[in-house]
Order: sequence, then C-alpha cells, then structure tokens
Amino acid sequence: MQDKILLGFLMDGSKTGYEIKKTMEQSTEFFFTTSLGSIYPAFKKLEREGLVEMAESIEAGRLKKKYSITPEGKKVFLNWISLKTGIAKIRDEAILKVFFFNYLSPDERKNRIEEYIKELEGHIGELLALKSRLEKKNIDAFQMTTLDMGIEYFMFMNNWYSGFLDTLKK
Amino acid sequence: MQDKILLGFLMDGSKTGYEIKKTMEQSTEFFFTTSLGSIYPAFKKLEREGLVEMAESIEAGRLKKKYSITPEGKKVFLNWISLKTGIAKIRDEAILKVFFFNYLSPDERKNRIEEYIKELEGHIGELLALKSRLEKKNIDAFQMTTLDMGIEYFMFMNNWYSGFLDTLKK
DNA sequence: ACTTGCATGTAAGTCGTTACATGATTGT
DNA sequence: ACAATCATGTAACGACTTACATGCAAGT
Repeated sequence: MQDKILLGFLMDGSKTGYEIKKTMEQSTEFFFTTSLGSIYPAFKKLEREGLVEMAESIEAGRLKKKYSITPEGKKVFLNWISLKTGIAKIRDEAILKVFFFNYLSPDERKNRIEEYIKELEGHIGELLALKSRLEKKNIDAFQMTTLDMGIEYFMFMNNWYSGFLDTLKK
Repeated sequence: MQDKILLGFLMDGSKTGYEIKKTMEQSTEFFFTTSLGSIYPAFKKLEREGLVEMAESIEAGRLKKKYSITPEGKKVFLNWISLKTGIAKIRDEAILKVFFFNYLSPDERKNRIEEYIKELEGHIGELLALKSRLEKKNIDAFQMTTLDMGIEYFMFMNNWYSGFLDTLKK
C-alpha cells in the first residue's frame, strides 16, 4: 500500500522521500503514516521496477534525490485507484479490549472508557487544528474531504464510547 | 496484539489453536482475524514465556493440543487490558483512494463509490446475520456490544459514502 | 558550542500472511 | 469413493518499525 501512496504523491511532480514523509505528517497522518526507513527502500524498489525515476542534485550543500513517476508508474497507480476495494478490518485495540471487558471490574471499565474518550477528544482537537492550518493553504478538495471524514469518524467513535459509558453507569 | 487475543480467549477455559480460529471467525471476524499459521507459533512462544500451558490428548483419533492460561499469563492479560490505549490509525484503503480522487474522472469516482457502498451494505448484512446467529447462543454481553459497535461503524461508513456520492453528483 | 532540522540510508527485528505438507474423520 | 472439516505444523515471503549510522545547515 505504501508504494501506491508514494506513486500518488509523485503524480503532481517530483519529490524526495523526506518531503513525502513531511507532507504525510500534515495530511494522511490520521489514517496513514510511514517511516523513512520504509520510504527509502520502497523508492529503490519502485525504481528497479521502472515505476519511478531518480534525479540527484545538491541544494544548499544537501544531497537531494528527487523521484518522479514514469508513464508506467502512472499506469500502475491509476489502475490501483480504479480497482475494487474490499472492506478493511477495524483492527482497533480499544474495541478489542471492550470485547474482553468482562474481565475488568465495573469501576475499571468506566475509567478506561473515560480515559479513552479524552484521548479521542484530544485527537479530534488536533485534526481540527490541522484542518484550519490546511485551509490557509491551497489544498486539493478531495484531500480536505478525507480530513473531514477523519474528523467525523473520530466524532462517531467519541459518540459511541460516550453512549457506552452511559450504559456502563447504569 | 494476537498474543493478547489468544490469552483473552483462554481466560474462560483451555482451547486448541484451531478452536480459537473458529471462534474468531464467528466473533472478532469484523475487527480482527488471524491465520492458523500465526496462531500455532504464537502459542509456542507464549508457552516458552510461561504464559500458557499445553496438554496433549487424542480425541476421536485426532491429536489435540489444549492450551490453558497460567497465573502469570492472566497477570499479563489483565495488565494489558488495563493499559491506556492510544488512538489507532484508520489504515483504510478506500479512504486512501478518495485522498487521490483528483486523478480519477468524475464518472469513475461515482462508480467506485457506488461499488464500495454495495460492498458496505453486503458487509452490514453479514454482520446482522452473525448477530442473529449469536443471539441464539448465550454470548458474553460485551462481545455482543462490540458486534453492535461494528454494525454501527459500517453504517456510519455507509452513510458517509452515501453523502459523499451525493456531493459527487452535484 | 550546541541543538534542531534537513537528508539519506542500512540492519535487525517484529508481525503477519500464504502456500506447502501431513493425516485422520465425517458426511454425501 | 470423494469432499469437506478437523487438526497440526513449517517455510518462504512481505510489509513495516525502530534503532543505528552519517553528515551538513541553520538557528540559538
């Protein structure tokens, strides 16, 4: 999946691995992140496959390896985005814990959920801050839409856990 | 995380790896699944760590390795469940594709979303069927709660993509 | 002088899946 | 007879993370 993201970020021009990492921290952060230790080898692999090309340069004394997408890479990316998408599993540790809540005392249950709700609220706050930061920039409408979706998603979660907390209190 | 699930399933009695896999297919399926090729080595590791114990037996001509949780294993499990849980990333391929929707034609966008909504509806149907199956059994209330949560989650997603489709049509 | 950020990369390790391999029992 | 299900396990592979390693530039 990372390789598709890398190709996607190259669709509007060449970038370095470091740049993409920074961009992701300010955009895909809430639904997807990668490490640099994963980006660099991924680019080398994409280069071997002929999906990207690399151009070295030295800017302000720093070595930069700008990657750009090849026509073949564009084909692969556009094919992927058109492919039917299956339903992803939630794979959320918080809900897994609720699954086993029988093994926790009623008091502890409430504490854990209250704690988690605070985490969610903090996260929603961060995303709202990110949104207002991005609104100042001229960002792609669909990328803004995914951010809105993320905010609504975490608000749904917040809502759900709040309702769950109410039933726990009864 | 798998190891915690295994411990969790052993909390109410000893089970074989195969049994746990079957149980998961009928309970945690929508938010978590594992493969047998992952369960067996995981149990061996847990055994080495002293968190589970194994008892071999032959039932109806079949070799069975029943694993049971040790007091130390219970400690580890209960500690994990009490630990503060961080916010998980969505890591959803569908939303990642929306992120890059700029590179798809308006018609294709609608088609992809309509297709995905159908997938979601099918999945919700499966979960509702699972729910009525589980209601006949005497299932743990919290495990039923997580299933309800799953259904609401996918209904939220269905809702969101339906709204998104409406804006795409304008 | 020192820390933070820019910029690249490798190595070790974790986690997990799929495919392969075996063999018995049960249902059709 | 044959297929499906029960039951176990290993090997190869893939995706990703963390820690390690290097070095320059810019700000304090």
